[in-house]
Amino acid sequence: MSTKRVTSHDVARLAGVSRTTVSFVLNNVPGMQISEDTRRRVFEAARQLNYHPDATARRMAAGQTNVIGFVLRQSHEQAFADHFMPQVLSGLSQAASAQGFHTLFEPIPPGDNSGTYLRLINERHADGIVLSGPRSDDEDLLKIRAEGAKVVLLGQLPDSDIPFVDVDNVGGACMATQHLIELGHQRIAMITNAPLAYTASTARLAGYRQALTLSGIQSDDRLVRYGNFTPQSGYTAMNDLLAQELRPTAVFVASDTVALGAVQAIRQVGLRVPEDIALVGFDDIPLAEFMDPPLTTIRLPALGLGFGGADLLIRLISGDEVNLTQIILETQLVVRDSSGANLSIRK
Amino acid sequence: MSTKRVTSHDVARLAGVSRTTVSFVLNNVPGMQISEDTRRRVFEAARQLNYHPDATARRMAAGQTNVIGFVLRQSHEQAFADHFMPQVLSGLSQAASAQGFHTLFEPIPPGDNSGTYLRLINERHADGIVLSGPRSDDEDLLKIRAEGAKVVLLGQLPDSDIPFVDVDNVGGACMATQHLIELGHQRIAMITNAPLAYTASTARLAGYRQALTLSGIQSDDRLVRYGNFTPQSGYTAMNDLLAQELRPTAVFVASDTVALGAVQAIRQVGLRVPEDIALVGFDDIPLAEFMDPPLTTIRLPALGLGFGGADLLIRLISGDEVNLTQIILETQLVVRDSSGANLSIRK
DNA sequence: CTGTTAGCGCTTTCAA
DNA sequence: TTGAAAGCGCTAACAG
Repeated sequence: MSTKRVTSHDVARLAGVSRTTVSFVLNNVPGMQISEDTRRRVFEAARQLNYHPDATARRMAAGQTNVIGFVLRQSHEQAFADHFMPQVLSGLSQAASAQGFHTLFEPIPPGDNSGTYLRLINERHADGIVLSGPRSDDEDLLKIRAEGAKVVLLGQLPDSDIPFVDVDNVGGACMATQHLIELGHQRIAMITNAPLAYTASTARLAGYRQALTLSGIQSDDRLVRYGNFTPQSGYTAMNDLLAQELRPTAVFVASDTVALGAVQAIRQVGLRVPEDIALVGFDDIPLAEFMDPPLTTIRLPALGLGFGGADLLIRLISGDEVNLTQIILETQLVVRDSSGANLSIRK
Repeated sequence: MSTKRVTSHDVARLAGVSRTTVSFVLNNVPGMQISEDTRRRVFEAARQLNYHPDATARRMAAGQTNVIGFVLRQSHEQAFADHFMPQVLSGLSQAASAQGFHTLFEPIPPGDNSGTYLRLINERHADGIVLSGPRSDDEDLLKIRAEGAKVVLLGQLPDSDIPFVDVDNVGGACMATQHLIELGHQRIAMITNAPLAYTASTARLAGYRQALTLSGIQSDDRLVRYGNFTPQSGYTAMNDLLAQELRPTAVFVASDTVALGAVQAIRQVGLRVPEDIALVGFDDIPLAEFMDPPLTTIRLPALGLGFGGADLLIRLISGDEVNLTQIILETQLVVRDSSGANLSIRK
């Protein structure tokens, strides 16, 4: 602070070599035959002066920032509603730092279409971005792609060749529904996690229908309701379902958070989970395990999503030949009590 | 991508001025009298060429990165266990971007003492850091401070003059306990959020005792148990308390997550919340509202914590005269059903 | 009011 | 095996 910054020049002088040599030694540049003695002197001088190369200058010279941007296009509340995003972020930065990259965290205020994240690329703050919550009406995304920027999406955009990493929503929903079918249920309702404008929502609904079809069960739209991220929406939707003349014996709720409200609604009319109505959730939020009853649900590879996104992006940046740029990660069924699986065993 | 990068030189040429003028115009440097005509020509040229100043070069020349680092010293699981950190991060990046700063997200793998975050400063990746989860045995922290780096802590370090922003844990715990006292309870137990090695834990315990003392209630260590972040720990602790010869009539659990387990334990022995045992939590996690019963708890200014941290740091970086560098933010009592407040009214 | 010029600290080609 | 020198793109002190 008080003293001037130590530069490679200082190190060179102390070691009695040129700055070039310092750079070669400290960066361990391959193909350079430098005498053991020189090498040692350089290291010693650097240590002695407490020298640290200036990242900015290095970027300047290298023409690369070694930074990836993580752009959150969703509202923050929504993004972090389900404990999912922190894990994604964790995986992302893990993968990044493993490859010597840093992570710039860039949430976009909802409704901000002023191209905030374009600047990340245009002004070269980062070498590329991982974009969470892509929307098909995002003009910035098209623009940025057209300019050849490196972008990886977390989640899919229909009919697009943009590289992405996503979770297998269809497969997960199918697995959840099949689990209920295997337990003997025929009249299975579904509550979505969100309105169908969200692709994840559509995909989960598709998985539910797929499972029914595979088992020869007629899917019935009167058994489908739409959630909206919150427990309240689950409560409302479930009440609606319970008012049906022919009540479902099981329900697949495509979000644990929404399921929370659904369970409440079921209880309130004096029915029990899973004895009267079996329930499977989706997401495996940390609290799913501690709900009453503990929730059978679908676990998503959140860490893997972030890790995969960063990894893919960095390979794109590095110019590696990447053969697979659209990746879908498998989900996992976690059986607890709410589906009644343990109940059947007990009998 | 394909074509070479557009530089201020190109803009200057097209506008028929020098690079200096371009810089002055585009940065709107005060005190420069530039003709309206020139100004317009520069803007036009920049627009036409789709010019964007290179952040790296700019940093190089300015000697400042306009980046703050957010360093997470806790384990990720722990950091994000309670929905708190995402909000902090949100507030942080809001404050940062409002002042033209970007946020570098830097989680430290637990047990990593290799000075990973020292490099953030030493190599000038950032102008300063906000450090979450500081520990008194953190040598890197002392070192970095000694070198004059700008650091703001989220949370306190006893007997230190390092700038920090923290939540009023003592006040919050006191408020929670007083709420129970006001409802007529005398025999009030407490379960901490974590072992006492954590300063937040100690502070909350202190607040609990303070409230008792203020009301002339003898505090009794047999009524204090230690949680450990998880519902399980709350379950165990509560069971332990229930086994006492003289059962408490109320319990203050210094973490909503831990409270979840406590409620379970109470239910399991056939008692009701709040009729038999009143309960107040801490943190106001999003699910607190949807627990059964909805949890009375203490809300923390998570967004404000992050915002305040970034704001303070940036003022420190800018060299502003900052008179108050140790900030404590107020908490808020959120009354729901678990404390029995609404119950009393009903009667 | 505008242009010249000298850095910022590093990498890397080319020559010695 | 090592060194000299040319950038990277921008800012800002100083001249004009």
